[in-house]
Amino acid sequence: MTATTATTPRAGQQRARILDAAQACFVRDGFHAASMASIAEAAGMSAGLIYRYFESKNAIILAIIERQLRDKLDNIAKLAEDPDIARKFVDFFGRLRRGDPDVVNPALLLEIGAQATRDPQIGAAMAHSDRAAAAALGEWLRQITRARGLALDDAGIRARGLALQCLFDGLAMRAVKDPDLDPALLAAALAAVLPQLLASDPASPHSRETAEP
Amino acid sequence: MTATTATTPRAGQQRARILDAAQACFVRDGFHAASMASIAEAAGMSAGLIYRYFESKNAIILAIIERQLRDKLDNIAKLAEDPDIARKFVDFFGRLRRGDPDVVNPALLLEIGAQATRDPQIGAAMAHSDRAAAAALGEWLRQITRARGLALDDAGIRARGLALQCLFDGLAMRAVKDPDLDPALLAAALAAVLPQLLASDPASPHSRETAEP
Amino acid sequence: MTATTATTPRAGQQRARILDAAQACFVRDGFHAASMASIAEAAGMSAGLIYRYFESKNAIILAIIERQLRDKLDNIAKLAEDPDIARKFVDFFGRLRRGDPDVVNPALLLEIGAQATRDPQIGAAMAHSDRAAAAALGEWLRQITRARGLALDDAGIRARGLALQCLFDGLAMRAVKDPDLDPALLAAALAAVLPQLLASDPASPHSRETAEP
Amino acid sequence: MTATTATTPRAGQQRARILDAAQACFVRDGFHAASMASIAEAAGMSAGLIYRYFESKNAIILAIIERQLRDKLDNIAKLAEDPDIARKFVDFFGRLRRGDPDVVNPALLLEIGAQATRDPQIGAAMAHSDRAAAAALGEWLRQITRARGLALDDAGIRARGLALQCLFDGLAMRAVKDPDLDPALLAAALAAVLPQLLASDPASPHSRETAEP
DNA sequence: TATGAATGAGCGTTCATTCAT
DNA sequence: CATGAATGAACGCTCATTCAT
Repeated sequence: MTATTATTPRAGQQRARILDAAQACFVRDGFHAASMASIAEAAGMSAGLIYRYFESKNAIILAIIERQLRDKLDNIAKLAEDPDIARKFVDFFGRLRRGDPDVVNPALLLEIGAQATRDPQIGAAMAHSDRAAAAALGEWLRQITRARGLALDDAGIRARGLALQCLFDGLAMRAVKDPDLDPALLAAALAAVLPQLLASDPASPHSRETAEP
Repeated sequence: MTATTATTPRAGQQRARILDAAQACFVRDGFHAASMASIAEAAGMSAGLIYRYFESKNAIILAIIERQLRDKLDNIAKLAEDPDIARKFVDFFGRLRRGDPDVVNPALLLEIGAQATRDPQIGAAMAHSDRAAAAALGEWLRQITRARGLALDDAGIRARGLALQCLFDGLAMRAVKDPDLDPALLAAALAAVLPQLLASDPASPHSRETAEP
Repeated sequence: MTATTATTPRAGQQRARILDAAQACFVRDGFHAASMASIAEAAGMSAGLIYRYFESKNAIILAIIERQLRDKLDNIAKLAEDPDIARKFVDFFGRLRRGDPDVVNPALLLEIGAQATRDPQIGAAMAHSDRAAAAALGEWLRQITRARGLALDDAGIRARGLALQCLFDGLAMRAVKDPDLDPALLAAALAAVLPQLLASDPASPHSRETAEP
Repeated sequence: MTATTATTPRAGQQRARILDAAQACFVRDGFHAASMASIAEAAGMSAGLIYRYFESKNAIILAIIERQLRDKLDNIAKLAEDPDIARKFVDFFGRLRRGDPDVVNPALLLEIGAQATRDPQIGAAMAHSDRAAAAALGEWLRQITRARGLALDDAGIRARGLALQCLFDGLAMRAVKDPDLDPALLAAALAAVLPQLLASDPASPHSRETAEP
């Protein structure tokens, strides 16, 4: 009880140390297969000590999940300040390949998604994060499309936001399936979808093709 | 040893029964949390008997993974026969919500992706499946774009294929995050991306926007 | 679940084996200090196997408690068939000193009493056993006193039953405090209380002494 | 080493504080289940500090046990000054039900008895306390029976003393089994045994009944 | 072929105890 | 004198796997 609410600087540092170690273990082994002993070893402390700072292994998993979802939301928020999202994704792949620990880990994101279908608490956290992401993306889309002289109603914004979210999440899976993806190819792929999504008129002739099989 | 290579009809049936049971357990509990006992119970047999047909739990996981990847590949192959992929995805969501057991399970797909980063064997299987999917998609893209009067070089095909794969995988994550997604909204989102991807000229003015921030 | 309800002969034997081993460990170490490993060793099996027959250590403790309380109740029931309860108690001490495993263990009885104040389930089991014992003792008292020409109302029966129960329970504590108690001394002590309790008129002059300090 | 022998006033107060806290925890949780952390919290100090005043948790248990046995002995000594022991017991039940912390706790007494069969040190302490109690009771019995004109030899004194001890200890178990016992019923039960024990001639006709089944 | 009893290693967790501060 | 961070050895329990029947 006091464990999770301790707020001394020391406690905060220890909690951070544990979370960093846990994240490394979770990335390497998965939530379930990572043992408290391995986390303790990675954190350079005894297993028992972890319980002074976290109630249970599950609490650590949840903290990691919340941190990852928060980081992901931050990334989306930062898109608003920099409209060149294609370059953002290319950069993301580069940092991931270099093993940058601060990057949101795609394997973890996938596992979180899988767990969200089983653990209601995780599911709620993910749903909440997702709604926030959708709102942020929608607001950004409204601004950028208006700036480009495109008038979209709410439904149009939601549809394009959804498409963008699918694209983003799909890139996480891509990072897992092919971490050495050629940056130029990725850039080309993004160039093939993003422009229309951000600017073209959905009422143009092309857009009706799928509706006329 | 010979267990996994037994080829009598009986053995094949048993293996299928076990795999069906295992898949249900894996979807419900995850690879790690599903116990051999629960799989045996779901398969209506004793735990010991499973070892006559599979060397280990890991072998079952691998078989399930291969089956899921094969099913996914089949789905992609079927796209070639029916160009209305948007409707395919809407249908997919509908079947998923109705609990159709034959549909490729998104939660499993995510977990497979996560495991692929840890287990080289799974990683290889996934990479192989992914390359095959890319090839199939590429061939289909080449045909459909040519039919629409669009001449794309190899790089263009690869780029659009990659974009499509991201979109497909992103829909799996979407199914997990929001299984009750409004079909109309999904259709609109797909209508906003697919047409250009399948027909528009990548050299059009719009497509160069992201390259000129 | 099925563990506690398995009813094959084999399962019954195993359960009995575990209970016997557990009882020996509980007598030697106490409920809490006895480890599952020690019980397993005493039962000649692995610790994990115990869980096929009992849901938890607590379930074993409860089973032992219920068995002890049942045995104790049986002992009281047998008193009714043999009015020489003094000799019964002397015999009890003799068997206890000889280490007879079938005798209700006094140390265990004391620990059960202590636990009954903490665990509601144990408390309920003990209260139930105690009420049954009081009823049996009361019925026996009614018969024996009537046979001796003593007419006692309900209150009188209850009072003497209560006194008897205190005496019995006190003998358990005595067995713990002084297991080598001289049988002759015990017999004399019982001879000093039992006769009046079972036959004398409570309205006799002597009986009012404590009421007139 | 010197920890347990420190004799400054401060040290004495601290030790008392720890013992009071420990007793409350032991009553609530039992010797084994009470943790040093909970004792420290109840005592309003850190867990580490306790080790300045007691060598180990076991030393605390032993101190508590000795204190309880000493208190119990005091109670018996006080009987000598007030012959109305029946009222004493009724009072005891009343105080127990009101949660008076100064009363010897019956649950603790039972647990001490159980531990006495396992730990030789506790067994010795209990045996010593028991012998002292028997001696005090014997002396008191000698006086009270003589005052009532009853000449008892040593064997007679010992026998009645033993009977009394059983009765007392049985009341501890009674307090545990039925803490809400009706005071009137208890008084009646005591009235049914005590008078004969304290005054009647053991050679009277009734006393030979159990010897002639 | 099929069972399910049995094992043993490992899991998450607790806690008496120590010690640097 | 006093703290509470830290340890390490247990603990109760689970489960993939084996094997006699």
